[in-house]
Amino acid sequence: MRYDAEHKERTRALLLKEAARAIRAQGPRGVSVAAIMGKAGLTHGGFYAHFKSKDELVAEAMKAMFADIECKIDEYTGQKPPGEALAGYIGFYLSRRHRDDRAHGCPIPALCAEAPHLSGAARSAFAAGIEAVCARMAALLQGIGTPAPRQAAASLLAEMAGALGMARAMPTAEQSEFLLATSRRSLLLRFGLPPP
Amino acid sequence: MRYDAEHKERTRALLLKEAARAIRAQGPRGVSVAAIMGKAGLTHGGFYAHFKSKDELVAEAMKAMFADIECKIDEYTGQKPPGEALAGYIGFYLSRRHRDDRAHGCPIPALCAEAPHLSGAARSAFAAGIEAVCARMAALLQGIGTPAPRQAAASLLAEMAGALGMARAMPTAEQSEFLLATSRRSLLLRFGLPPP
DNA sequence: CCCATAATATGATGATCATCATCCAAAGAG
DNA sequence: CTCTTTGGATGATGATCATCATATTATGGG
Repeated sequence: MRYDAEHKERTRALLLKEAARAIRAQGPRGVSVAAIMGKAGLTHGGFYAHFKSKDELVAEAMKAMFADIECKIDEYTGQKPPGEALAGYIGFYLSRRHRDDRAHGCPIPALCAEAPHLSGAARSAFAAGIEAVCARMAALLQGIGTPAPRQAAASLLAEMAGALGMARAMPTAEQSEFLLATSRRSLLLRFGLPPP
Repeated sequence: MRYDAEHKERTRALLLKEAARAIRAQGPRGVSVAAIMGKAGLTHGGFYAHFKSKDELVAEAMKAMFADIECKIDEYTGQKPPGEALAGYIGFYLSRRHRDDRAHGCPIPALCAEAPHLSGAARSAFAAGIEAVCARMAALLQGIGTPAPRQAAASLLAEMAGALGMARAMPTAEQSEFLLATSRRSLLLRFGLPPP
């Protein structure tokens, strides 16, 4: 079946999108090559026409998900003044919506624990992604005059990722919501931002 | 082979210990029943004389690792005044030693992301463990007069777990150490504790 | 000294998985 | 209108895994 010129490219992009979703939702070890192909409407055999191995797919998907998230952060914080942007992003990050949507959310809490078991390329992409997100936070913090913005950004990201991860692990809505609300409040206060 | 009366019990305890180690180090999905049995010096078949299923093992191991960690926290913070105890524990939690020893460290950063994929019993044990650790932090915070100690404990634990998880994901020693040092400093400052 | 018992070992079963060799069909080149 | 190219399908292979039925064997009770 010879398709038009960009068909293969489109298929590859679709596979990456599905992989990025599935990997965040179920972890790299919870996702099979066949499952990804199935989600894209294809059968498992064709996979190796697009990727050398599952490891390569995971590494590429890692890049894709961070590219997507970085883009979303920029959109989200784009035109607003830095204080408002930061407060808004913290509010989103620690929201029920973000908690309940692992598949499209920040890869950091979703995949942090898997990092040591990833292939070299995937692990590098993950670390680079953390740095990139951290840099964006640092820029916003610098914009509101926080001293040592790089350090503050690391601390902020650590609490956000930790709180979201734990909130996702809690079985009852109250426990989960408590963790989200607590860190939301704590962070806004800590950085002198207006509570919503 | 008929052994003395407590032999089976001892074997079960050994299996749990090995499972608790391996699960923290490689995640529940990275560990096979046969591997655990092998570490205990047995072969895979006998497993089901001790546990109904792998899920049961994981759930029991989850309880065991939190019991162990809670005990360690109590030992660690036992006789000291609360300020010193808290500062010491933060220092340990965000140390290279803790970072490099997933197998015996806090289960929260090691297993948070796996929680949604765990069986009901294991997930409950995990959540209960988080609550227990959080309660100990709250008690120490209350001891140094922190207002809203429960909230403060949640925020503290979120940043510790998040920072440790990210530090474990960083490929270079500098990046990793930066995250540890930054959160260590930030937390000590935040709670009015003396820097080391 | 023997035998019943209980703790492991052996080996099988069926499932899932990554990977790959081979085949098929349709679209574009001539 | 034919032929070649190529994206994708089919099906196989070998590995790993959880689970379980059955065999083995050392020991303590008799």
